[in-house]
Amino acid sequence: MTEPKTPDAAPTAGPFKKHGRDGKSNATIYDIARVAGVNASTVSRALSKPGRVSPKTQKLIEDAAAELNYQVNPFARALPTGKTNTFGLIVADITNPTFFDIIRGAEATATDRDYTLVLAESAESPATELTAARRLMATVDGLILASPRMDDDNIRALAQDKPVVVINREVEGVPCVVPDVHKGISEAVRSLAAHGHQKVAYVAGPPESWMSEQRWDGVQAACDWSRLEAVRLESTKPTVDGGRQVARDVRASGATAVLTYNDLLAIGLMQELQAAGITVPDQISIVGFDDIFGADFTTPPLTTVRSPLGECGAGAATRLLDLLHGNGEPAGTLSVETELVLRGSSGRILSPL
Amino acid sequence: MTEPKTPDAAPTAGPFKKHGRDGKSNATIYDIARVAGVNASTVSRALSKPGRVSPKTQKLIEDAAAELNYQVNPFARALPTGKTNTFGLIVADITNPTFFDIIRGAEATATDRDYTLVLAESAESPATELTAARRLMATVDGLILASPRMDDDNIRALAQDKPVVVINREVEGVPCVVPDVHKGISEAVRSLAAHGHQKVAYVAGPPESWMSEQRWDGVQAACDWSRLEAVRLESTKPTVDGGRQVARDVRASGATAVLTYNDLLAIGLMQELQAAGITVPDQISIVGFDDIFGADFTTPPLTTVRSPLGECGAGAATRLLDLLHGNGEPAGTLSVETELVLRGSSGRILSPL
DNA sequence: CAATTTATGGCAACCGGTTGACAAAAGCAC
DNA sequence: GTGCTTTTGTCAACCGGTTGCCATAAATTG
Repeated sequence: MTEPKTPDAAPTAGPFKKHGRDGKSNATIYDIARVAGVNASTVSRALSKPGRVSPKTQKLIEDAAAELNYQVNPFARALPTGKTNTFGLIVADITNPTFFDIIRGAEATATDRDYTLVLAESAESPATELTAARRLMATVDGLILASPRMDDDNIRALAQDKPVVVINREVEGVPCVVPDVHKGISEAVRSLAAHGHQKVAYVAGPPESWMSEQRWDGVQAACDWSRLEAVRLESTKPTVDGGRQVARDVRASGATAVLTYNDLLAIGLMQELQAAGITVPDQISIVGFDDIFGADFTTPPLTTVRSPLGECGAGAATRLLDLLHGNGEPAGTLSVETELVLRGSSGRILSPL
Repeated sequence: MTEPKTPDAAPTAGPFKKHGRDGKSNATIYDIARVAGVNASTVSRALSKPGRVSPKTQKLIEDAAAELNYQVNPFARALPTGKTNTFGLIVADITNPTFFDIIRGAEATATDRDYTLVLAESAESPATELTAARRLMATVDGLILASPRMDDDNIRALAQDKPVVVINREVEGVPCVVPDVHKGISEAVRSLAAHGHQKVAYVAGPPESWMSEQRWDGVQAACDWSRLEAVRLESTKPTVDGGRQVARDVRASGATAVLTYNDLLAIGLMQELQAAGITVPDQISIVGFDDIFGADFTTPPLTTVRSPLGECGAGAATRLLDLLHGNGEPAGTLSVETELVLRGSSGRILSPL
């Protein structure tokens, strides 16, 4: 007999039963093939290539699959194809509310199109970001970089490997999704001009931030157009704390209205000014950027130039998926509109400083 | 000549060069084996099982790997082992700031221990949550459920398949990480009592929320102890908007202090009361839960019972990873401490309603 | 009805690792 | 040098799908 000599042939299950792996271990296409009386490759075809098998075998197989409660093993599928139905999103800081809506937009689009989102954070470090990107690259079909901190060449290098879409920055040769600051800033500055302001300060963000420069350019252009004076102030970091710290420069600048690189700076600035007894907007107007979560919690609620961040996330995901499916431009920038959200922190000067 | 007759014999690359697949396609253990002059399985062992091969072959292989810039193919590894070095995190609502710190805590722990975090959202729907969980289960080694909405049995069923850790809820037989509300609530209620309040309202969260009941229980117990009267009010949804809507019930209740299920409700409630001309905290005290991002943006800044959410996320991830590596209790609850964060929205009643 | 095209299913190789079984080599005592 | 144990590397089977190629059955055509 060819019976192999296995002494205690019994299923040597350990004393503790671990997870899974028991009887109800997942069904494979081979199980389906057996039940349906066809070859495994036919099952594979029935389940992926529509129309490749006859309707009646199709049904046979589908029934068997349903009965066995079959679901594909993503790894087995990924191994030969290289496709994982997954894409990565890297953000600089998960706790920065700017990214919340981006994440949500991307996540919604992913789920909607049957992809899974993998999230990573760079902790604001270019090196960490690159490491995370490389790591993710191995397991995803494509990558979205939101406000990346690494330099253009690294981004292009990644993009050569797999599709990459960048949010909040323009990189030559790589598809990007960027809010067009022009409209929102124009509205903001015109509103300030209409309320009689004559000197406007811009509090800049981090020097590496491409977007900060965009905004400064926009502010200058809009002030020019409205014949206002624009001055630029620097911040130490783009957070609430950074906003507090820049308050004295703001007061010293003589400006009656301030636009800040982002809402966090605006909120910190407002807190510090109010703590010093200054009334917003009666003595100074403050306008932020992004319209993040919580921008309307303040008193007065913050006037801000909204970037449609959810749209950015969704747009980037859509572009990425189009790219993955062979549609869509290989590069070029998708522009989304910004708009002024007029709340209570800006208005007419009633009692000058 | 055997030269095939290809008119424009050039490497028929399209006008655009596609991603990857070029020369630098990834090295495999077989390439390493060839370079190092050993068998592929030896390479595999050298790279995973430490000590299984001799130091000198080890070095040979490592050098070859470094030279070829090798990195494992996660799918090829996952196929036979079933291990992916990945775990999933499902949250009810990505835009709810309560989850931000949880996500961050879990992400940090994951990265730290060389795992990748996969994020999914349930949009507050038990059905979506279950679908997402099932989907993730196929590709991850374990799962963290933050404030799950599905019922206990479903959670236990999932936990039978792979390790699952639950945050913000206690499920019998499944490891959980839960903030212990007792200390924080006691502090809050004692503070209110000390300021002369006698009737306290609790604005509850969603009926499915286990945590909302915990908090209500805690409030009742603490009020009992301090001999205050406690009344319960219901909210429509646990958001800023829900907080606005419950304002009239709060006024009608006759309570001079309110604790809300979460900070969002507290913020909405405060906004609505202030809009009605009521002064906080002079006419009514408000205390939230969680200490989310933005809780201190309000005027007055919100007093709240802080849950260490980052710690919850990190703790859950740690437990999960321990479980995956065979350490740690299979079940039981890990409790983390809550504390009162006293800010401006609570205090003594100066001008009763 | 034979000839030919087309639709359909099967075979087997492959993706890139892991792992149990085993044999060759090395170490060691006597 | 012989016999025995321990290291170390190789062989080959496997994980669960995908896919090119081929044979056969069915459909179409003359």
